[in-house]
Parts: sequence; structure tokens; C-alpha cells
Amino acid sequence: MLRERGVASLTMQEIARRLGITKGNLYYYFRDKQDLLYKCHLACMKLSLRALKESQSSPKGPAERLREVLRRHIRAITDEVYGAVMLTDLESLAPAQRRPYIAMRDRFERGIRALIREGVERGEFREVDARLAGFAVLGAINWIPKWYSPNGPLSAAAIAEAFADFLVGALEP
Amino acid sequence: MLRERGVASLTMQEIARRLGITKGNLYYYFRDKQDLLYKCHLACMKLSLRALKESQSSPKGPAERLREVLRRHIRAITDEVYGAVMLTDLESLAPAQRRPYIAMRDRFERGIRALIREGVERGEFREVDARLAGFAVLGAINWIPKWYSPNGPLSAAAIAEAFADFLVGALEP
Amino acid sequence: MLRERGVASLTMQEIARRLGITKGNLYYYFRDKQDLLYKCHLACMKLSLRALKESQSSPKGPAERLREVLRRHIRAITDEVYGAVMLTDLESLAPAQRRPYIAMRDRFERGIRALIREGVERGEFREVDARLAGFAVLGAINWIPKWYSPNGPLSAAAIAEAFADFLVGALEP
Amino acid sequence: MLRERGVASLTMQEIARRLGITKGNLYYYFRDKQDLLYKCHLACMKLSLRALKESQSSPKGPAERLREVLRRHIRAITDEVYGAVMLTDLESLAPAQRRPYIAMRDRFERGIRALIREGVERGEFREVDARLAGFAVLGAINWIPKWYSPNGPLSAAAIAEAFADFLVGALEP
DNA sequence: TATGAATGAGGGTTCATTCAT
DNA sequence: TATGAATGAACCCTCATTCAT
Repeated sequence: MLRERGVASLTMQEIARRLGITKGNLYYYFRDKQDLLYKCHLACMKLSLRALKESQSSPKGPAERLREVLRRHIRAITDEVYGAVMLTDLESLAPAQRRPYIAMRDRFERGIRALIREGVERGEFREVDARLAGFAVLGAINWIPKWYSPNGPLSAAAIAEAFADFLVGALEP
Repeated sequence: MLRERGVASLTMQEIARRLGITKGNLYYYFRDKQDLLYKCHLACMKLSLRALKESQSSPKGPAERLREVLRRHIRAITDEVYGAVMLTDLESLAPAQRRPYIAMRDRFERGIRALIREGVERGEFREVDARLAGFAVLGAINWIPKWYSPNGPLSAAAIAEAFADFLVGALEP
Repeated sequence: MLRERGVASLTMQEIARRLGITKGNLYYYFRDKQDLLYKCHLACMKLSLRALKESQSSPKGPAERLREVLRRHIRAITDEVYGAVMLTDLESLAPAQRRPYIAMRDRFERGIRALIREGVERGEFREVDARLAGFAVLGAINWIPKWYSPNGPLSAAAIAEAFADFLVGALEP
Repeated sequence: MLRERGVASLTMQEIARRLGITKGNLYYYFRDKQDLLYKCHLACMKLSLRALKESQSSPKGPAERLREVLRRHIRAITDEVYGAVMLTDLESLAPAQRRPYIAMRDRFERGIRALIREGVERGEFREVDARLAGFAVLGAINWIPKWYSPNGPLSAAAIAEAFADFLVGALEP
């Protein structure tokens, strides 16, 4: 859809242009810019949450499951509007919209922390603080859009593979 | 100086207010907003580069030296304008300014990668791709301003300590 | 039809909604907004003009006839779209439409003035300037929509009665 | 200042032009359009309220005092922005501003009603309902801007004189 | 150095209007 | 007749920037 960085910094004019419609028409589909941003945020976060949910019904161990979730999170971030959204300042959202979005994001982050904690308990991971480790792992990923370029030497899939491996490896003893 | 997030998103009016001067006067010190942003970027990056440089003349091993650099990088990011700057879109800078800044940033990143590579060679770190590992380590750190709050439960110093430990630990075998 | 205040300030969208049809369809019935406004004006003014005309074939004296016309004018203004129309700026109409409407309005105002003049001549009214008195009487009435509320303590009929009495009384010696 | 009808219907662009400044500069003096409208309303209503207040410390009888207040109210309405303001829809004001303005307007209207009531009690006026009579008198006046033209045959002063006389006469027995 | 006032470009939003179906 | 989607002009407002003092 947008495939660019910093959605919020884009002009409605510009967004419309990329969608191949007029600025006026954009307002037929979205009440205002915040509404549009909110819906982007929502749609994106749902991708990662789905990956998380599906991992929870997997028979594999926590390391394997975490690897899979991270892989899909990275793929989402590099493939979709997600990257643009991740880098967008949450201040761009109206408080009424920020709240539900943050709730979803927190749910995702808690899921990641739970996986880490489980791994620690089962001895698959070394003894780390799940909170800090979660922040580190997700930060490393969320930062990807800042340096990733679709035209670069590494494909998105390769990055997803390598990063997930590295990050899970970072947790293992 | 500014000690806030998202410099680029602040109004010149607002920046002036926080500095306790008048908007008109701000233009006595900075030619324009890009100039101001550039100087912030520069000042911040210098802190991290100094930490890197000083590590290079240290007798300690690469793990210890990396830990120290990361600690200071985090401290800079959380204590100073750095965070605001890290999150700022580089597009805000004029091309003529972006180039020298990116050059400095690349120098810092290369330094980090060199430390990692050295650690791998000396056997202090496991066999990782220095480029990807560098991106991961720095991404994890650069993302901190997104969730760090000076009023939160963890002090900046504590975070610096814990994060540096975790990230170096992530590289160790 | 519309039964609301300030037609001109209503959106075509909103007008359509209140009529229970779709915006696009509204344009099947009215060429454009000015056309719609014009037809409202016309329909409303006709009510008052009919009251005037019928009064002219009444055997009663001028005071009684004026009272009746005013009563019906007030009722029109409070019951119907009239109020909305009275408060609407005539600038909203295209010149080609404004002219015929103003002609009707003037016909009505001349009728009122004629009634006043007749009353003065017959000694039923005190010696007043018919032009100014006419402006005063009609102004007092046309202003009603500004403060009248259907949910208020006085019914429209009661106001019509009381106002017509007061205004005719204001002309009597 | 503005000397035109329907302030609210004027563009900020247009208002700025008439004041001889730029649109941007207008926002240096008024936070937004509602703020500007509010301040116009306030300034205008103060004129009429002052006339009312001064009448209260006059030794003359209620008829004479009412005549004077009406005369000044009319003069204000025809001379100043007042007319434009009177015709402006109060919906243009933010609720937070509408309230204090309406409070002032009600104070003025209550003052007029009090004068009428006093006149009735002293026998200077005939037995009328002060509320309705007040609405009629003020409506007649407030409607003036709809037909008054500075270039017309009657000067504003002449209208003020004649209208005040007629309206007070309308109350006398 | 410092200020208050002024400017102009551009962004978000509304709305009358059109058109294919 | 009726609809949903699309358009473009115009409006309110923000903000970096300038300038006289």
C-alpha cells in the first residue's frame, strides 16, 4: 500500500497520489488523517499478533516458536506498511486511538516476554531478565526499517532468517 | 539542551520556549531549522564517537571494550538530546548536512563491527556475521528512546548497565 | 420539508439525510443548492402572500385585517421552513433568483405598509410613518426564529396570537 | 473595523484583506476564527450593555430611559460591526464562548424587560407582557441591519431617532 | 543580542457537484 | 429514480522564516 517510511510525515496529497486517487476522495474512505494512520497501525499490528497466536498452538519448544514469531514479525515489518508504521510517532494518533493500539502492542510484547520466560524456565535460554531481553530483541527488529532497503544486497527473507537466528541464539546459553 | 524526544517534530516556537528565548532570537544562533537539527546530530554523534575512540586505546579485551562503548552510547541516548536525534528522520537534514553526519554514523557503526569481528577472531564471541550482529546490537539500543521514560522504574544508568551486559552476553558463546 | 433553521448553512449531504434520500439523488430534484434554496424561499413567501391577498377581500377594518395577516405570517415563520429561510442570507441566491424573490418580498412589505397607511387614514392607527412602522413590525416578527423554540413554554400559536395583538396594539392610538 | 454583514460568512483571507494585513498575521492576534468572532461579539455587546448601565443611573422616567438605550443600541447596530455580529449565527461560536456571550445578551435583554416592567408599573406604558414586548422591540431593532444601507435615504441617526420614538410610542397607552 | 510583528507556502479538511452504473 | 464513488475548489490553520527596531 504505502511501502514508505514515516507514514505520518506523508502529505494526504501524497498518500492519495500513491494510491492513485484524489486527496478529496481519500476523505471518502477515512474520516481524517488520524483515522487513516490508526487503521494502518491496526492492520499492521494484527499481522504480528496473528503470528504470535499461531505460535501458541504449536507443539514445538519455546526457542523454535520464538524464532518463528520473530521471523514473521520481521517479514511483516519489511514487506508491508508496517515499517512505516513502526517508525511513526504514536503522538500522531488521537488519544482515543492510541489507547487501543497500545493495548495491542502490549499484548504482543507480553507474548514475546512470555516465550522468553518459558524458554528460561525450560533451560533452553540463559538466565535473562525477560523484560529487558524482550525490549532488546524487539528493538533490534523494529529498527530494521531504518537501514533496510528492498534494493539492498540482502533480501527481506534472508534478513528475517538471519536475524531470527541471531536473536534466538543471543538468548541461548 | 533540549532533553526531549523528536526534535524535528518540535516547532521553532516551541524549541525557543524550552530554551527560554524568543523565536526570533533563535535565528541569531541557528541559520534555520535544518542547521539546528544538524548541530544537534553532530553534538550527539560526537559523544558516541569519543566513547569509541577511547575504547580503542584501552588494553582490555574486545568484549570488555564493546561493553563500555555500548554503555556510554546508551547513556548518551537516554541522558541527552541523543534520543530525540536518533529517532529523527534523516530526511529533515539538508543533503549537504546529511552526508557528513552519515559519514560519522558509519564510522561509529564500523567501529562497532570491528569490535565484534575482533571478538569473534579472539574467540571471545561466537561465530556471527559482524554486519548483522552490529545492526541488531545498535538497533536494540537505538530503539530505547521509544520506550524509555525518565520517570520509569529503571534509571538510565541501570538500563545502560543491564542492556550492555545483555548485548555483550548475546555475542558470547 | 426541512423544518430546521439556517437552510443555507446545511450541507447538501445533511439536507439529503433529513429528507431520507441520498445526496446524489438530491441533484435529480434540484439543479444545485441555489436552486433548492430558491424554491424554499419561493414556497415560503407564497404562504405569506396568500395571507395578504385573502385579507384584501375581507370586509373587516384594517386593524383586524393586519392582525390576521401578521398572525398567519408568524405561524408560517414558526411552523415551517419559513424561519430557516428568513434567516438565510440572500447572498446565497444567484442574482437571477434573488430578483424575483425580492420582488415578492417587496410586494408583501408593500401590502403591509398599505394596511398600515389605511389604518392611519381611517383613524384606527396613530399617525406613524408607514415605512418605518412596517419595518419595525416585520422586523419584530422576522426575528422570532432567533429565539423561538418549539420546546419552549409558549406554543407557536400562542406567540402568533400575542405578537399580532401586541403589534397591532402598538399602532393603535 | 469590519462594517459588513455576516462576519462568520467572511473568509479569514477576506477579513485580513479588509484589515490590510495578511491572513497569516491575523492568526498572530486571534487564535482562530471562533476567537475572532467571539471578541467581536464581546466588544459589541459591551456597547449596548454600557448604554443600559448608564441609563440605570439616570433620574428620568422609564420611557425616557428606554428611549435612550434603544437609540444607542440602534446606533451601535448601524454604526459598527455590531450589525454583522447580530446577524451572525451563534453556532459559529464554540460552546465555551457561546455561554458567556449569551449571558451578556441575556443581561441586556433582562435590562430592557425591567425598563418595560417599570414603565408599566408607573403607568407610563400600557399593560403589556414585558417578555413578549421586549422580544418585539429588540427584534425590530436587531433586524435593522437586514434592510439598512449607509447609502440609503435615511441616516443612521435619523433611523435611531425615529425607531426609538416609534417603539417607545408603541408601549405608551 | 533580543524582540514582536509580519509573511507566504503548504497541509488538513469540507463541500458542492458530477458521473458511471 | 437512485446510488456510491470521485473530483476540485476553497477554506482554516500552522509554521519556518524575515525584518524593523
